[in-house]
Amino acid sequence: MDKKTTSYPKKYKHFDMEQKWRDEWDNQGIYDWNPDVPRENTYIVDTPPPTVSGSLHVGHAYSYAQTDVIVRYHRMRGKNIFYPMGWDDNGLPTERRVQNVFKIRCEAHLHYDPNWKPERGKKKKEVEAVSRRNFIEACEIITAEDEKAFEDTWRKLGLSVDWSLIYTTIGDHCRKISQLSFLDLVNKGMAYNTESITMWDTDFKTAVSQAEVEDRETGGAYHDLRFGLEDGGDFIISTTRPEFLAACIAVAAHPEDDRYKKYFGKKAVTPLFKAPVPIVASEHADPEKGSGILMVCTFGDFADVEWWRQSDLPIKQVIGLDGKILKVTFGAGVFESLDPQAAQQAHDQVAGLYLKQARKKIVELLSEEGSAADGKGAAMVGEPQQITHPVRFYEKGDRPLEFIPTRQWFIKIMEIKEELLKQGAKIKWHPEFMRTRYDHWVEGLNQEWCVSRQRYFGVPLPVWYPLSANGLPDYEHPIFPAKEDLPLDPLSDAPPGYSEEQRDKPGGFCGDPDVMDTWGTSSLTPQISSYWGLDEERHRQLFPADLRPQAHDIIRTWAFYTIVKAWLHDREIPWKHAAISGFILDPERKKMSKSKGNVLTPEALLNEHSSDVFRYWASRGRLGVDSAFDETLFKIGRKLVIKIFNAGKFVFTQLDSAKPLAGSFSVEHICTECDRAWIAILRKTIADASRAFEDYDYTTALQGIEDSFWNFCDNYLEIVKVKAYQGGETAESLSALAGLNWSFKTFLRFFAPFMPFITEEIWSWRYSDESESIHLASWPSATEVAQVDEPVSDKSFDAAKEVISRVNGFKTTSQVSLRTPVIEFCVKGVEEYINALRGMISYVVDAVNCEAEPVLEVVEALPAEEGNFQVEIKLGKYK
RNA sequence: GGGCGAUUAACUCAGUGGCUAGAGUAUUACCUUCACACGGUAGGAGUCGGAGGUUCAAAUCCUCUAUCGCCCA
Repeated sequence: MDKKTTSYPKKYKHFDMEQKWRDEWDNQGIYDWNPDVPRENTYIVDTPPPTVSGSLHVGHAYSYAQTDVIVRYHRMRGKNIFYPMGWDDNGLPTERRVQNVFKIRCEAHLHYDPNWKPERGKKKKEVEAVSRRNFIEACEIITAEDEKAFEDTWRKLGLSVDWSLIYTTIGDHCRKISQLSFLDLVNKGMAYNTESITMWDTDFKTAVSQAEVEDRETGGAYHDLRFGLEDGGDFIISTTRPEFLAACIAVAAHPEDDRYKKYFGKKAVTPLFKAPVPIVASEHADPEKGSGILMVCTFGDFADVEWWRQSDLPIKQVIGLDGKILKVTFGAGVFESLDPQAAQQAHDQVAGLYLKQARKKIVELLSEEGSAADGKGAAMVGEPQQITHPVRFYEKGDRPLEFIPTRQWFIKIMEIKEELLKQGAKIKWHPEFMRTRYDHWVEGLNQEWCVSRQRYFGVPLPVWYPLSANGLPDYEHPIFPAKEDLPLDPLSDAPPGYSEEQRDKPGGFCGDPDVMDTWGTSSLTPQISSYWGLDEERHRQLFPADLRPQAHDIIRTWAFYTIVKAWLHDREIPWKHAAISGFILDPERKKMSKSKGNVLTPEALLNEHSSDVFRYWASRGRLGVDSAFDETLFKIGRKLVIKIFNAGKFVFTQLDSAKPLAGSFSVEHICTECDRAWIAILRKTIADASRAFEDYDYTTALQGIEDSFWNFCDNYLEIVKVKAYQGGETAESLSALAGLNWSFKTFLRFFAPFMPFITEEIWSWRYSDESESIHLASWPSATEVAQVDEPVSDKSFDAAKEVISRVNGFKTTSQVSLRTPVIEFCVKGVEEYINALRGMISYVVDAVNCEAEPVLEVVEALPAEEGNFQVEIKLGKYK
């Protein structure tokens, strides 16, 4: 590293200086994890792998900077740091981006074309269908580019990660761990496949899980439909989904509802399709809502699913996986009708339509004369009543989710809710109240974890199914690979005991075409780093981790699933601490989002303000607190960095010019009341900042350090300046220089986790002999000044400050320069304060440029408005 | 509708039972002092969202209420 220097740059310029240290740290490998250090001396971070699709958000950089501050503190506390980085590149965000960039779409049945290359800049109309393998290759091209850009940003930010510990969630290692995890859960009886009603996105054509669902207020309308009774008469049902009429399997009213009690046990007849359906009593029916009687369908909403599960009624499936109405035959199977011909004629007009169009058409048909159940008049009563109501969407989707029976793989979580709550309680959450969000999510779970997705760019489920003699898969007897064969793709690898020729042949096998939920991999980030299942010794050394940093919006996903996996695999918590960062909101306190166009990216801020200043800004944000983006904080950070730079130059210049001990100052030289008083203040700063850091409260630590540093610059430095100028020739002067030296070295180390570049730069000017990098130096400790005595009075430093401030105030209101000499100086106060001032008075005399002999006078009491001292001075003339 | 959090100076925020509620920014006046004008010194500025209550004592604890944000249904 740089040799020590005694010539200092005039101005602080961040750009070249920061780049120099980035390169230097890389070359020296100072952030490398040492596998030989035992667990108790190692600090392990389960770093969030950012989703590499597009660009980073300022909130990412904010939160990662906060993590790095915590990590750097622990490194300086002597911990061996395990701080990896990962890229979450598998999953839908990448697929979408690839589709847009290359204008391609994946069709799994196509054959791989080894000569195909993706092209950019194609027009929207030129969308090309490609094979799954070609599609994945295109994904890999994009993610490689994004990952490079992300890494550059992280390096610019100064994250002290060990870049040799990098992983990608689609990479071989992660696929292997994810597939191993899946097999382990199968072995433990916690993963199973079944045909089940699943939430389904008709655009992406995939199942989704509870964690990926969000409710959106959506416009809709109540349609009042006249239903018939088998033995004559009718009643009105209000429904928001008339397009499900053909799927109606029952109508239900509340058991206590007097309007409908008389109908229970009888049969209703649906309009248009003339299907007889039972009228049943159900607690689910809300008498206050609509007409109080509702239709139960296959499946209009979650209540329908619940209701159907508790009944023995049939499924009348009318929606296909693509969101279009299926063709069905009335008068056959479950699709009973009193008038099959009319029903068929009606349904044929909506079959093949998307749900939205189908609704329009059905409403038209229901408005026609003769559509009522009894054939007399129209079924539709009045006009639709417009409403808005919450509708379930896939968080990345644009159309409402449907409940469709499909075969999926599930992980059992409903039966371990109690255990998951207990695990959550073992983890220390920062801030504490974030655990409540986790608890509520666990308590509110209502489905098993559907882990299979009908997508392409993900980790394949390592499963095959035997095919019967007539070519049907036997889902009850899936075939699993041996652990040694992982990772694998069942669509290109053959199962044990079969050959590739038997693929998709009767009596042969077929591969499961699905991939895992992206959380299937992300839930394993601690195990990915610890090589769970592959290297038991390493796993024991690196699991559980110390820290999980993440934002609060993914407590229900990432944190939750990680806790699930750690419990199911190891009966362990995945990490000891969860640090939950807040969001950066725009200046109007609105969440930043692409659709609002108020998203900031970190690159421009880093370039404009420097990485140190950006990190200062991030460090001012407390965990768990959302904060409005405020540019003035950058200004404060910049001011602080420049102050450190200038204070460093000043202190070092004094040390350099000191005789006869130039360059070697020891805390043993600290012997005056003034310096002891100051050291006492720093001892308290060390204790407070360390305590705050131990509690993951880096913001409070920074605040205390910063306040103390400005106190150092504005007061200690000013007070001892004149003694320092004496070049160490007196004991007082030597004490002052030793005090300055240790104090400043302490502040550099204090600031190092927050502002690693400027502190490293200044450290290199003088202290590189002690530690080649400040980031490997030890965190300040009071034991370093154990031999410095306590001051005689704990009030002396503040007493001096107060008297100097009085004199300065007098000079300011007199509108004269602060250098104006004081020619008469008398300070009055009660005994305790005057005594506190005695040891400081020669410093005070220097600081206020007093040319007279000071007079200290003990009095019984002071007027209340005077504070601790009454100061009487006379000013001379400033030349 | 439920949960969690926030509401303190013009702005951004500290302050979880105890001196006269703090800081920075902005603002005002002054000082071109040999580290720093990207500076220094001093000052002005708040009935702590509102209403009740507990207490010798409330920004802080309790109840109700308003507004905002996030999460969930």
